Amino acid sequence: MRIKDTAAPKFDATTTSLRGDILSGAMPPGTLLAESSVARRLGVSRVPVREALCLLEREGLVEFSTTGRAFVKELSPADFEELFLLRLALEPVGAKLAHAELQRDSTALIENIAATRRAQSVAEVTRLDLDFHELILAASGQQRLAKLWKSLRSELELWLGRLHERHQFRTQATRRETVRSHSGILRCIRERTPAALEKLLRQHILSWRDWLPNEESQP
Amino acid sequence: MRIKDTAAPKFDATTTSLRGDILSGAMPPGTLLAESSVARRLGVSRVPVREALCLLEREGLVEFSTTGRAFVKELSPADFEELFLLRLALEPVGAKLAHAELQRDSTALIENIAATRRAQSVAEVTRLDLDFHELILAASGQQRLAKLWKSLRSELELWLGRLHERHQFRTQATRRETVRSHSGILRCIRERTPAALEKLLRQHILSWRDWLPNEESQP
DNA sequence: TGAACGAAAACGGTATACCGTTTCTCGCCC
DNA sequence: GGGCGAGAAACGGTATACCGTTTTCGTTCA
Repeated sequence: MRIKDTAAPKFDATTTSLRGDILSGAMPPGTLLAESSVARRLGVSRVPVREALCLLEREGLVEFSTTGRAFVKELSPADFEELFLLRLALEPVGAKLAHAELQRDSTALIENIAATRRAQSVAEVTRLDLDFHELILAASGQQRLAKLWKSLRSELELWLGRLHERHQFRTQATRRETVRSHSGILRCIRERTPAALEKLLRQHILSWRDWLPNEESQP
Repeated sequence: MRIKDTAAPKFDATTTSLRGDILSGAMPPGTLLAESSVARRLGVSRVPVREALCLLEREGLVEFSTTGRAFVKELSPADFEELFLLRLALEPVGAKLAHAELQRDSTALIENIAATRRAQSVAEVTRLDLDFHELILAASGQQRLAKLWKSLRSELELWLGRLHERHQFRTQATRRETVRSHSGILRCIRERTPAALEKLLRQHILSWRDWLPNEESQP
Protein backbone atom coordinates (compact mmCIF):
# COMPACT_ATOMS: atom_id res chain seq x y z
CA MET A 1 0.00 0.00 0.00
CA ARG A 2 3.05 2.21 -0.06
CA ILE A 3 2.96 4.91 -2.66
CA LYS A 4 6.61 5.68 -2.46
CA ASP A 5 9.33 3.23 -1.69
CA THR A 6 12.16 5.46 -2.74
CA ALA A 7 13.95 7.57 -0.18
CA ALA A 8 13.41 11.30 -0.51
CA PRO A 9 16.15 12.73 -2.71
CA LYS A 10 18.63 14.81 -0.79
CA PHE A 11 18.80 17.56 -3.34
CA ASP A 12 15.32 18.80 -2.61
CA ALA A 13 15.88 18.74 1.12
CA THR A 14 18.93 20.81 0.34
CA THR A 15 16.86 23.12 -1.83
CA THR A 16 14.26 23.55 0.89
CA SER A 17 16.88 24.27 3.49
CA LEU A 18 18.66 26.84 1.36
CA ARG A 19 15.42 28.48 0.30
CA GLY A 20 14.43 28.83 3.93
CA ASP A 21 17.74 30.36 4.86
CA ILE A 22 17.50 32.84 2.03
CA LEU A 23 13.89 33.90 2.55
CA SER A 24 14.25 34.09 6.31
CA GLY A 25 17.02 36.59 5.90
CA ALA A 26 19.60 34.33 7.53
CA MET A 27 21.59 34.62 4.33
CA PRO A 28 21.10 38.16 3.09
CA PRO A 29 21.43 39.10 -0.59
CA GLY A 30 25.00 38.99 -1.77
CA THR A 31 25.96 36.08 0.45
CA LEU A 32 28.31 33.62 -1.23
CA LEU A 33 26.87 30.14 -1.53
CA ALA A 34 29.96 28.05 -2.04
CA GLU A 35 29.18 24.47 -2.93
CA SER A 36 31.77 23.06 -0.57
CA SER A 37 30.69 25.09 2.44
CA VAL A 38 27.01 24.41 1.93
CA ALA A 39 27.72 20.72 1.42
CA ARG A 40 29.75 20.54 4.62
CA ARG A 41 27.15 22.47 6.58
CA LEU A 42 24.28 20.27 5.45
CA GLY A 43 26.20 17.04 5.61
CA VAL A 44 25.83 16.08 1.95
CA SER A 45 28.18 15.99 -1.00
CA ARG A 46 28.55 18.78 -3.49
CA VAL A 47 26.36 17.10 -6.08
CA PRO A 48 22.96 17.69 -4.44
CA VAL A 49 24.06 21.21 -3.57
CA ARG A 50 24.82 21.84 -7.21
CA GLU A 51 21.37 20.64 -8.14
CA ALA A 52 19.76 22.78 -5.46
CA LEU A 53 21.59 25.90 -6.57
CA CYS A 54 20.45 25.27 -10.12
CA LEU A 55 16.84 25.03 -8.98
CA LEU A 56 17.11 28.11 -6.81
CA GLU A 57 18.56 30.07 -9.67
CA ARG A 58 15.49 29.23 -11.70
CA GLU A 59 13.35 30.34 -8.78
CA GLY A 60 15.12 33.65 -8.88
CA LEU A 61 16.69 33.41 -5.44
CA VAL A 62 20.24 32.72 -6.55
CA GLU A 63 22.45 34.16 -9.27
CA PHE A 64 25.75 32.99 -10.66
CA SER A 65 28.78 35.15 -11.29
CA THR A 66 30.70 34.81 -14.52
CA THR A 67 33.16 32.53 -12.75
CA GLY A 68 30.41 30.17 -11.68
CA ARG A 69 30.07 31.17 -8.06
CA ALA A 70 26.59 31.29 -6.60
CA PHE A 71 25.30 34.21 -4.56
CA VAL A 72 22.01 35.08 -2.96
CA LYS A 73 20.45 37.35 -5.55
CA GLU A 74 20.60 41.07 -4.93
CA LEU A 75 17.58 43.00 -6.14
CA SER A 76 17.92 46.58 -7.26
CA PRO A 77 15.00 49.00 -7.27
CA ALA A 78 14.90 48.48 -11.04
CA ASP A 79 14.48 44.75 -10.50
CA PHE A 80 11.70 45.50 -8.08
CA GLU A 81 9.95 47.63 -10.69
CA GLU A 82 10.35 44.91 -13.29
CA LEU A 83 8.64 42.40 -11.04
CA PHE A 84 5.56 44.61 -10.91
CA LEU A 85 5.76 45.32 -14.61
CA LEU A 86 5.49 41.59 -15.21
CA ARG A 87 2.76 41.14 -12.66
CA LEU A 88 0.72 43.84 -14.37
CA ALA A 89 1.26 42.19 -17.74
CA LEU A 90 0.55 38.62 -16.68
CA GLU A 91 -1.97 38.56 -13.87
CA PRO A 92 -4.90 40.11 -15.74
CA VAL A 93 -4.44 37.56 -18.51
CA GLY A 94 -4.43 34.70 -16.06
CA ALA A 95 -7.33 36.03 -14.05
CA LYS A 96 -9.55 36.25 -17.12
CA LEU A 97 -8.80 32.64 -17.97
CA ALA A 98 -9.49 31.46 -14.44
CA HIS A 99 -13.21 32.08 -14.85
CA ALA A 100 -14.32 28.57 -15.74
CA GLU A 101 -12.31 26.86 -13.04
CA LEU A 102 -13.38 29.32 -10.33
CA GLN A 103 -17.00 29.11 -11.40
CA ARG A 104 -16.69 25.41 -10.67
CA ASP A 105 -14.90 25.73 -7.35
CA SER A 106 -13.65 28.82 -5.60
CA THR A 107 -13.66 27.60 -2.02
CA ALA A 108 -9.89 27.94 -1.75
CA LEU A 109 -10.10 31.63 -2.60
CA ILE A 110 -13.02 32.19 -0.25
CA GLU A 111 -11.16 30.50 2.55
CA ASN A 112 -8.13 32.61 1.76
CA ILE A 113 -10.18 35.79 2.16
CA ALA A 114 -11.64 34.52 5.42
CA ALA A 115 -8.18 33.76 6.71
CA THR A 116 -7.03 37.22 5.73
CA ARG A 117 -9.81 38.71 7.84
CA ARG A 118 -8.36 36.89 10.84
CA ALA A 119 -4.73 37.73 10.09
CA GLN A 120 -2.78 39.14 13.01
CA SER A 121 0.21 40.70 11.31
CA VAL A 122 1.17 42.40 8.09
CA ALA A 123 3.51 39.54 7.31
CA GLU A 124 0.58 37.14 7.49
CA VAL A 125 -1.57 39.39 5.32
CA THR A 126 1.26 39.55 2.82
CA ARG A 127 1.62 35.82 2.66
CA LEU A 128 -2.12 35.33 2.22
CA ASP A 129 -2.18 38.00 -0.47
CA LEU A 130 0.51 36.21 -2.46
CA ASP A 131 -1.33 32.93 -1.92
CA PHE A 132 -4.50 34.51 -3.29
CA HIS A 133 -2.82 35.60 -6.49
CA GLU A 134 -1.10 32.26 -6.82
CA LEU A 135 -4.41 30.44 -6.54
CA ILE A 136 -5.87 32.53 -9.33
CA LEU A 137 -2.98 31.88 -11.68
CA ALA A 138 -3.05 28.20 -10.84
CA ALA A 139 -6.74 28.21 -11.76
CA SER A 140 -5.95 29.73 -15.14
CA GLY A 141 -4.81 26.35 -16.34
CA GLN A 142 -1.70 27.84 -17.92
CA GLN A 143 1.36 25.98 -16.74
CA ARG A 144 3.97 28.47 -17.81
CA LEU A 145 2.00 31.32 -16.35
CA ALA A 146 1.72 29.56 -13.00
CA LYS A 147 5.42 28.66 -12.96
CA LEU A 148 6.32 32.19 -13.86
CA TRP A 149 4.23 33.57 -11.04
CA LYS A 150 5.99 31.36 -8.54
CA SER A 151 9.30 32.71 -9.67
CA LEU A 152 8.08 36.30 -9.39
CA ARG A 153 6.68 35.52 -5.97
CA SER A 154 10.01 34.18 -4.77
CA GLU A 155 11.74 37.33 -5.79
CA LEU A 156 9.09 39.47 -4.16
CA GLU A 157 9.50 37.54 -0.93
CA LEU A 158 13.24 38.01 -1.21
CA TRP A 159 12.62 41.73 -1.30
CA LEU A 160 10.04 41.61 1.45
CA GLY A 161 12.42 39.86 3.82
CA ARG A 162 14.26 43.09 4.36
CA LEU A 163 11.19 45.18 5.00
CA HIS A 164 9.20 43.61 7.77
CA GLU A 165 12.00 44.18 10.23
CA ARG A 166 12.57 47.78 9.36
CA HIS A 167 9.10 49.19 8.94
CA GLN A 168 5.95 49.50 10.92
CA PHE A 169 2.86 48.79 8.88
CA ARG A 170 -0.72 49.50 9.78
CA THR A 171 -1.95 45.96 10.08
CA GLN A 172 -5.63 46.69 10.32
CA ALA A 173 -5.86 49.07 7.38
CA THR A 174 -3.75 46.77 5.21
CA ARG A 175 -5.88 43.79 6.06
CA ARG A 176 -9.15 45.59 5.39
CA GLU A 177 -7.92 46.95 2.08
CA THR A 178 -6.66 43.54 1.01
CA VAL A 179 -9.91 41.80 1.85
CA ARG A 180 -11.88 44.43 -0.02
CA SER A 181 -9.72 44.18 -3.15
CA HIS A 182 -9.64 40.41 -3.16
CA SER A 183 -13.41 40.16 -2.73
CA GLY A 184 -13.92 42.50 -5.63
CA ILE A 185 -11.48 40.65 -7.84
CA LEU A 186 -13.07 37.30 -7.10
CA ARG A 187 -16.50 38.69 -7.86
CA CYS A 188 -15.34 40.11 -11.19
CA ILE A 189 -13.84 36.78 -12.19
CA ARG A 190 -16.93 34.78 -11.34
CA GLU A 191 -19.33 37.28 -12.88
CA ARG A 192 -17.06 37.62 -15.86
CA THR A 193 -16.71 41.35 -16.08
CA PRO A 194 -13.26 41.55 -17.66
CA ALA A 195 -12.96 45.32 -17.88
CA ALA A 196 -13.73 45.84 -14.22
CA LEU A 197 -11.54 42.90 -13.32
CA GLU A 198 -8.52 44.31 -15.08
CA LYS A 199 -9.01 47.70 -13.49
CA LEU A 200 -9.40 46.30 -9.99
CA LEU A 201 -6.49 43.94 -10.34
CA ARG A 202 -4.15 46.59 -11.63
CA GLN A 203 -5.15 48.96 -8.85
CA HIS A 204 -4.63 46.26 -6.27
CA ILE A 205 -1.20 45.29 -7.55
CA LEU A 206 -0.08 48.88 -7.84
CA SER A 207 -1.32 49.85 -4.40
CA TRP A 208 0.61 46.88 -3.05
CA ARG A 209 3.72 48.08 -4.79
CA ASP A 210 3.33 51.57 -3.42
CA TRP A 211 3.07 50.32 0.12
CA LEU A 212 6.51 48.91 -0.12
CA PRO A 213 9.22 51.45 0.50
CA ASN A 214 11.43 51.39 -2.59
CA GLU A 215 14.35 52.76 -0.74
CA GLU A 216 16.71 54.76 -2.91
CA SER A 217 18.14 56.68 -0.03
CA GLN A 218 21.12 54.94 1.48
CA PRO A 219 24.15 55.28 -0.79
CA MET B 1 46.52 40.41 -23.81
CA ARG B 2 44.47 37.24 -23.43
CA ILE B 3 41.01 37.86 -22.16
CA LYS B 4 40.37 34.29 -21.25
CA ASP B 5 42.92 31.83 -20.09
CA THR B 6 40.46 29.27 -18.95
CA ALA B 7 39.46 26.43 -21.25
CA ALA B 8 35.88 26.57 -22.46
CA PRO B 9 33.72 24.62 -20.04
CA LYS B 10 32.48 21.37 -21.48
CA PHE B 11 28.98 21.74 -20.16
CA ASP B 12 28.12 24.54 -22.54
CA ALA B 13 29.57 22.73 -25.50
CA THR B 14 27.34 19.89 -24.41
CA THR B 15 24.41 22.26 -24.12
CA THR B 16 25.03 23.66 -27.58
CA SER B 17 25.33 20.22 -29.09
CA LEU B 18 22.14 18.97 -27.49
CA ARG B 19 20.24 22.13 -28.35
CA GLY B 20 21.27 21.73 -31.96
CA ASP B 21 20.19 18.12 -32.07
CA ILE B 22 16.83 19.00 -30.58
CA LEU B 23 16.06 22.02 -32.75
CA SER B 24 17.29 20.35 -35.92
CA GLY B 25 14.80 17.59 -35.41
CA ALA B 26 17.49 14.94 -35.05
CA MET B 27 16.01 14.18 -31.65
CA PRO B 28 12.26 14.58 -32.00
CA PRO B 29 9.99 15.44 -29.05
CA GLY B 30 9.66 12.54 -26.66
CA THR B 31 13.19 11.28 -27.19
CA LEU B 32 14.83 10.01 -24.03
CA LEU B 33 17.94 11.93 -23.08
CA ALA B 34 19.69 9.52 -20.78
CA GLU B 35 22.68 11.04 -19.04
CA SER B 36 24.84 7.99 -19.62
CA SER B 37 24.10 7.68 -23.33
CA VAL B 38 24.57 11.37 -24.02
CA ALA B 39 27.78 11.37 -22.03
CA ARG B 40 29.14 8.41 -23.96
CA ARG B 41 28.09 9.87 -27.28
CA LEU B 42 29.73 13.23 -26.62
CA GLY B 43 32.79 11.82 -24.91
CA VAL B 44 32.32 13.56 -21.58
CA SER B 45 31.28 12.42 -18.15
CA ARG B 46 27.75 12.58 -16.81
CA VAL B 47 28.36 15.74 -14.83
CA PRO B 48 28.45 18.24 -17.72
CA VAL B 49 25.49 16.45 -19.27
CA ARG B 50 23.55 16.92 -16.08
CA GLU B 51 24.34 20.61 -16.15
CA ALA B 52 23.35 20.88 -19.79
CA LEU B 53 20.03 19.15 -19.24
CA CYS B 54 19.30 21.54 -16.40
CA LEU B 55 19.98 24.52 -18.65
CA LEU B 56 17.92 23.09 -21.48
CA GLU B 57 15.02 22.48 -19.16
CA ARG B 58 15.07 26.15 -18.28
CA GLU B 59 15.15 26.97 -21.97
CA GLY B 60 12.02 24.93 -22.37
CA LEU B 61 13.51 22.29 -24.65
CA VAL B 62 13.72 19.47 -22.13
CA GLU B 63 11.36 18.19 -19.48
CA PHE B 64 11.90 15.76 -16.63
CA SER B 65 9.64 12.89 -15.72
CA THR B 66 8.75 12.28 -12.10
CA THR B 67 11.50 9.68 -11.93
CA GLY B 68 14.11 12.17 -13.04
CA ARG B 69 14.55 11.10 -16.63
CA ALA B 70 14.99 13.81 -19.22
CA PHE B 71 13.05 13.90 -22.49
CA VAL B 72 12.86 16.27 -25.39
CA LYS B 73 9.79 18.29 -24.54
CA GLU B 74 6.57 17.45 -26.29
CA LEU B 75 4.36 20.40 -27.07
CA SER B 76 0.60 20.00 -27.21
CA PRO B 77 -1.64 22.39 -29.14
CA ALA B 78 -2.56 23.85 -25.75
CA ASP B 79 1.10 24.56 -25.08
CA PHE B 80 1.34 26.19 -28.46
CA GLU B 81 -1.59 28.45 -27.61
CA GLU B 82 -0.04 29.35 -24.27
CA LEU B 83 3.13 30.49 -25.97
CA PHE B 84 1.15 32.99 -28.01
CA LEU B 85 -0.89 34.00 -25.01
CA LEU B 86 2.34 34.96 -23.27
CA ARG B 87 3.73 36.67 -26.34
CA LEU B 88 0.61 38.80 -26.57
CA ALA B 89 0.88 39.68 -22.90
CA LEU B 90 4.57 40.46 -22.83
CA GLU B 91 5.70 41.82 -26.16
CA PRO B 92 3.58 44.99 -26.20
CA VAL B 93 4.90 45.86 -22.74
CA GLY B 94 8.48 45.38 -23.85
CA ALA B 95 8.01 47.21 -27.12
CA LYS B 96 6.67 50.30 -25.39
CA LEU B 97 9.69 50.36 -23.11
CA ALA B 98 12.12 49.96 -25.99
CA HIS B 99 11.41 53.46 -27.23
CA ALA B 100 14.35 55.26 -25.66
CA GLU B 101 16.93 52.69 -26.64
CA LEU B 102 15.66 52.41 -30.22
CA GLN B 103 15.48 56.16 -30.58
CA ARG B 104 19.18 56.12 -29.83
CA ASP B 105 20.13 53.27 -32.11
CA SER B 106 17.90 51.08 -34.22
CA THR B 107 20.37 50.00 -36.86
CA ALA B 108 20.14 46.38 -35.82
CA LEU B 109 16.41 46.36 -36.45
CA ILE B 110 16.76 48.19 -39.75
CA GLU B 111 19.37 45.70 -40.89
CA ASN B 112 17.11 42.89 -39.81
CA ILE B 113 14.33 44.23 -42.01
CA ALA B 114 16.72 44.62 -44.95
CA ALA B 115 17.90 41.06 -44.50
CA THR B 116 14.32 39.87 -44.41
CA ARG B 117 13.75 41.52 -47.79
CA ARG B 118 16.54 39.38 -49.20
CA ALA B 119 15.46 36.16 -47.50
CA GLN B 120 15.24 33.15 -49.77
CA SER B 121 13.14 30.76 -47.73
CA VAL B 122 10.36 30.74 -45.21
CA ALA B 123 12.71 29.24 -42.67
CA GLU B 124 15.00 32.21 -43.06
CA VAL B 125 12.11 34.66 -42.79
CA THR B 126 11.01 32.88 -39.65
CA ARG B 127 14.41 33.11 -38.06
CA LEU B 128 14.72 36.79 -38.90
CA ASP B 129 11.25 37.43 -37.56
CA LEU B 130 12.15 35.86 -34.23
CA ASP B 131 15.39 37.83 -34.21
CA PHE B 132 13.44 41.04 -34.77
CA HIS B 133 11.21 40.44 -31.78
CA GLU B 134 14.18 39.40 -29.69
CA LEU B 135 15.99 42.62 -30.54
CA ILE B 136 13.02 44.67 -29.40
CA LEU B 137 12.72 42.89 -26.09
CA ALA B 138 16.45 43.16 -25.54
CA ALA B 139 16.13 46.91 -26.14
CA SER B 140 13.43 47.14 -23.48
CA GLY B 141 16.12 46.96 -20.84
CA GLN B 142 14.12 44.42 -18.84
CA GLN B 143 16.29 41.43 -18.07
CA ARG B 144 13.55 39.04 -17.02
CA LEU B 145 11.47 39.97 -20.02
CA ALA B 146 14.36 39.29 -22.39
CA LYS B 147 15.17 35.98 -20.73
CA LEU B 148 11.56 34.98 -20.84
CA TRP B 149 11.35 35.75 -24.52
CA LYS B 150 14.32 33.55 -25.25
CA SER B 151 12.63 30.69 -23.51
CA LEU B 152 9.41 31.25 -25.47
CA ARG B 153 11.43 31.46 -28.66
CA SER B 154 13.10 28.13 -27.98
CA GLU B 155 9.78 26.45 -27.55
CA LEU B 156 8.42 28.06 -30.71
CA GLU B 157 11.43 26.81 -32.64
CA LEU B 158 10.86 23.39 -31.18
CA TRP B 159 7.39 23.49 -32.63
CA LEU B 160 8.53 24.93 -35.92
CA GLY B 161 11.02 22.13 -36.44
CA ARG B 162 8.21 19.80 -37.36
CA LEU B 163 6.54 22.15 -39.77
CA HIS B 164 9.06 23.23 -42.33
CA GLU B 165 9.42 19.72 -43.62
CA ARG B 166 5.77 19.01 -43.93
CA HIS B 167 4.34 22.18 -45.37
CA GLN B 168 4.82 24.38 -48.36
CA PHE B 169 4.73 28.05 -47.50
CA ARG B 170 4.41 30.96 -49.84
CA THR B 171 7.83 32.50 -49.33
CA GLN B 172 7.27 35.71 -51.16
CA ALA B 173 3.95 36.61 -49.56
CA THR B 174 5.25 35.73 -46.10
CA ARG B 175 8.36 37.82 -46.59
CA ARG B 176 6.45 40.85 -47.85
CA GLU B 177 3.95 40.67 -45.03
CA THR B 178 6.69 40.33 -42.44
CA VAL B 179 8.64 43.28 -43.76
CA ARG B 180 5.51 45.42 -43.81
CA SER B 181 4.56 44.52 -40.24
CA HIS B 182 8.05 44.97 -38.88
CA SER B 183 8.46 48.34 -40.55
CA GLY B 184 5.19 49.52 -39.08
CA ILE B 185 6.08 48.26 -35.62
CA LEU B 186 9.47 49.93 -35.65
CA ARG B 187 7.92 53.21 -36.79
CA CYS B 188 5.36 53.08 -34.00
CA ILE B 189 8.04 52.48 -31.41
CA ARG B 190 10.24 55.32 -32.58
CA GLU B 191 7.38 57.75 -33.02
CA ARG B 192 5.94 56.63 -29.72
CA THR B 193 2.38 55.87 -30.73
CA PRO B 194 1.58 53.21 -28.17
CA ALA B 195 -1.99 52.49 -29.18
CA ALA B 196 -1.10 51.87 -32.81
CA LEU B 197 1.95 49.91 -31.72
CA GLU B 198 -0.05 47.55 -29.57
CA LYS B 199 -2.59 46.98 -32.31
CA LEU B 200 0.04 46.31 -34.99
CA LEU B 201 2.07 44.06 -32.76
CA ARG B 202 -0.90 41.97 -31.70
CA GLN B 203 -2.04 41.62 -35.30
CA HIS B 204 1.43 40.60 -36.38
CA ILE B 205 1.82 38.00 -33.65
CA LEU B 206 -1.64 36.58 -34.25
CA SER B 207 -1.22 36.38 -38.01
CA TRP B 208 2.03 34.54 -37.39
CA ARG B 209 0.23 32.09 -35.18
CA ASP B 210 -2.49 31.51 -37.71
CA TRP B 211 0.00 30.68 -40.42
CA LEU B 212 1.21 27.77 -38.41
CA PRO B 213 -0.91 24.68 -38.82
CA ASN B 214 -2.07 23.72 -35.35
CA GLU B 215 -2.63 20.18 -36.30
CA GLU B 216 -5.27 18.40 -34.27
CA SER B 217 -5.92 15.77 -36.89
CA GLN B 218 -3.70 12.75 -36.45
CA PRO B 219 -4.87 10.60 -33.56
C1' DT C 1 51.41 54.12 4.28
C1' DG C 2 49.84 52.08 0.30
C1' DA C 3 50.18 49.32 -3.63
C1' DA C 4 52.04 45.42 -6.04
C1' DC C 5 53.36 40.70 -5.67
C1' DG C 6 53.28 35.85 -4.44
C1' DA C 7 51.89 31.78 -1.92
C1' DA C 8 48.36 29.20 0.22
C1' DA C 9 43.65 28.17 0.79
C1' DA C 10 39.20 27.72 -1.28
C1' DC C 11 36.40 26.93 -4.99
C1' DG C 12 34.34 25.15 -9.38
C1' DG C 13 34.52 21.77 -13.34
C1' DT C 14 35.04 17.20 -14.29
C1' DA C 15 35.85 12.13 -13.96
C1' DT C 16 34.95 7.90 -11.83
C1' DA C 17 32.71 4.62 -8.72
C1' DC C 18 28.87 2.67 -5.98
C1' DC C 19 24.13 1.69 -4.94
C1' DG C 20 19.16 1.45 -5.13
C1' DT C 21 15.53 1.99 -8.36
C1' DT C 22 13.35 2.00 -12.64
C1' DT C 23 12.80 0.02 -17.10
C1' DC C 24 13.16 -3.37 -20.51
C1' DT C 25 13.29 -8.05 -22.18
C1' DC C 26 12.55 -12.59 -22.47
C1' DG C 27 10.71 -16.72 -21.14
C1' DC C 28 7.04 -18.91 -18.41
C1' DC C 29 2.43 -19.95 -17.20
C1' DC C 30 -2.48 -19.45 -17.73
C1' DG D 1 -1.89 -16.17 -27.98
C1' DG D 2 -1.61 -12.95 -24.34
C1' DG D 3 -0.71 -11.25 -20.02
C1' DC D 4 2.66 -11.93 -16.16
C1' DG D 5 6.64 -12.23 -13.57
C1' DA D 6 11.72 -12.81 -12.89
C1' DG D 7 16.13 -11.53 -14.17
C1' DA D 8 19.27 -8.37 -16.46
C1' DA D 9 20.52 -4.10 -18.25
C1' DA D 10 20.25 0.74 -17.90
C1' DC D 11 19.57 4.76 -15.47
C1' DG D 12 19.60 8.41 -11.83
C1' DG D 13 21.26 10.06 -7.15
C1' DT D 14 25.15 10.52 -4.56
C1' DA D 15 29.98 10.35 -2.78
C1' DT D 16 34.71 11.02 -3.48
C1' DA D 17 38.93 12.41 -5.85
C1' DC D 18 41.78 15.27 -9.00
C1' DC D 19 43.09 19.42 -11.31
C1' DG D 20 43.28 24.12 -12.90
C1' DT D 21 41.59 28.53 -11.63
C1' DT D 22 40.06 32.06 -8.70
C1' DT D 23 40.23 34.33 -4.42
C1' DT D 24 42.30 35.79 -0.37
C1' DC D 25 45.67 37.28 2.62
C1' DG D 26 50.17 38.18 4.29
C1' DT D 27 54.54 40.01 2.86
C1' DT D 28 57.53 42.96 0.56
C1' DC D 29 58.91 46.89 -1.92
C1' DA D 30 58.30 51.68 -3.46
